[in-house]
Amino acid sequence: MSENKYLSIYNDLLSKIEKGIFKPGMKIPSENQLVEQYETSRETIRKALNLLSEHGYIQKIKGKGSIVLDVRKFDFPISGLISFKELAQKLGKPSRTIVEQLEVMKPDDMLKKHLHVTAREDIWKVVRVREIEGERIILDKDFFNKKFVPFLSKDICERSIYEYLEKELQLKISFAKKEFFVEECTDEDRKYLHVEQYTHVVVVRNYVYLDDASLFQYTESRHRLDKFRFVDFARRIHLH
Amino acid sequence: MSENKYLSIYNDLLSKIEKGIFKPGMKIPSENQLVEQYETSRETIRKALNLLSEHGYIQKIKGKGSIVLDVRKFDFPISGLISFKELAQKLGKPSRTIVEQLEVMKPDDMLKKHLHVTAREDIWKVVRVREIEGERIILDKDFFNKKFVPFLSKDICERSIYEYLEKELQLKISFAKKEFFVEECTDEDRKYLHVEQYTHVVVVRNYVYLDDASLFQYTESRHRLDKFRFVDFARRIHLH
DNA sequence: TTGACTTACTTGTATATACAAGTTAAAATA
DNA sequence: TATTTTAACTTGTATATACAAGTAAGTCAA
Repeated sequence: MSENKYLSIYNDLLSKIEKGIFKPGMKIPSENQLVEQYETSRETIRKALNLLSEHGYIQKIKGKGSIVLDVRKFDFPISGLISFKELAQKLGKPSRTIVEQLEVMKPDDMLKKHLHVTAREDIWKVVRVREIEGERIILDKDFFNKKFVPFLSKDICERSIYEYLEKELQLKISFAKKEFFVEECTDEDRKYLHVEQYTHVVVVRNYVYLDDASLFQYTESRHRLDKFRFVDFARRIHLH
Repeated sequence: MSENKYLSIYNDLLSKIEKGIFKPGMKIPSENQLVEQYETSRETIRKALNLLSEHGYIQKIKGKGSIVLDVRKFDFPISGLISFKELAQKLGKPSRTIVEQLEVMKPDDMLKKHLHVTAREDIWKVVRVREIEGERIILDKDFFNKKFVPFLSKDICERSIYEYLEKELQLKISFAKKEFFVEECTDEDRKYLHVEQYTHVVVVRNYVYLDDASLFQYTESRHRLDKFRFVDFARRIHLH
């Protein structure tokens, strides 16, 4: 599947963890054993194992080996740069995307600040509602620099913009900064979402960057309070 | 400072970024130039650069070089495993910790589930309020397995438990899983915090693990809605 | 039996080399 | 002049080797 050796080994080990062939608490084969299994060098194995460790799938213990963790077992959404479609597929709940707005606009002051664009540049504005199990839970307001995304359609926005961007436009989405905070409901929230009795929403500001570090997307994702959940995995950095 | 070559190079480059010697948008020296500067091998330089990249400080671009990002510039708290003392020092706001409870207890059902302990084991319960700029903003309820932390005092809890655990007890805190969600205020919240008019709090469940993957701490951190903020940096995983 | 030592394993770090592949600018060519 | 080619850079991947350091279990001696 992968052209990279270490990435395909990462994938293979990951699928063995997810399928339960390697169970939480269990030791996976030692680096030298994996070298023989995959017929490669130890450094290549170590690259794959370090990726698994970074992502919270295993813990490497010096002198002992690597054991499978269970922190990734039941928890979604876990930290990462992932599209709603990918998330919905993992969650397995019936969900639907409703495109409420799709237009090209000039940036206002808010957008000039968040998307780092000038007044003359064109911006795609996409407003979508995510319906989960029949309830309108999330309001996604996406803004794309038209320089990077010349064309968009309602159909693309309903299916998956990321799939289109990566597969059709060959954009290399690389990293994102996310800011989480809580804000009072706006009229727009009440218009598009089932906010129920709640007075606040959880807001996730998403700044998404391409391979060459250019900012191409700003997203404001507004979640109904009671349905919001986020999981983060973090490693402590020791500098001694 | 560090015994590790690649970690000390990571530190050195990081401090140059934080001091503004390397500014956002700027290229840092190429790997080969750094090899000469630090008199080391390219693989060692690459380990340092890959760490900086993971943590959101630089973007490596094939064929071009590494450029400094600004996503880490103004934002705290950013994702990571960091103590309140470390956080408060970075934020620079006047803050104070008030120890409200400190006792040894037997686990109830909630704790047996969250801390993976049996009914017979002893648990440290520490309830602390974090006062920021004079307001009681955060309620931290920490639970430590007494097996790992035989002794605690009010003084330690006021200063920094982590500093005590790492420096005195030599515990190797390794990784954590954090769950974020929103919950209705409890009587306890209203007792200890200035919740004002808010009906909900942001809850952060923290599961903290040692080097050998043993769960030693469970923390419930309850934040006043309007003061909560969290920043996450994520890289997209491409598997092709 | 107890404790110290040895041995064989584990992962961690540092180095060297080779080649692939993307970028850029100078040089050669039409 | 305009275009193509080349050369010199950049980072990415894969391999090999050496040694350090932590773990665990068996061996040997007191």
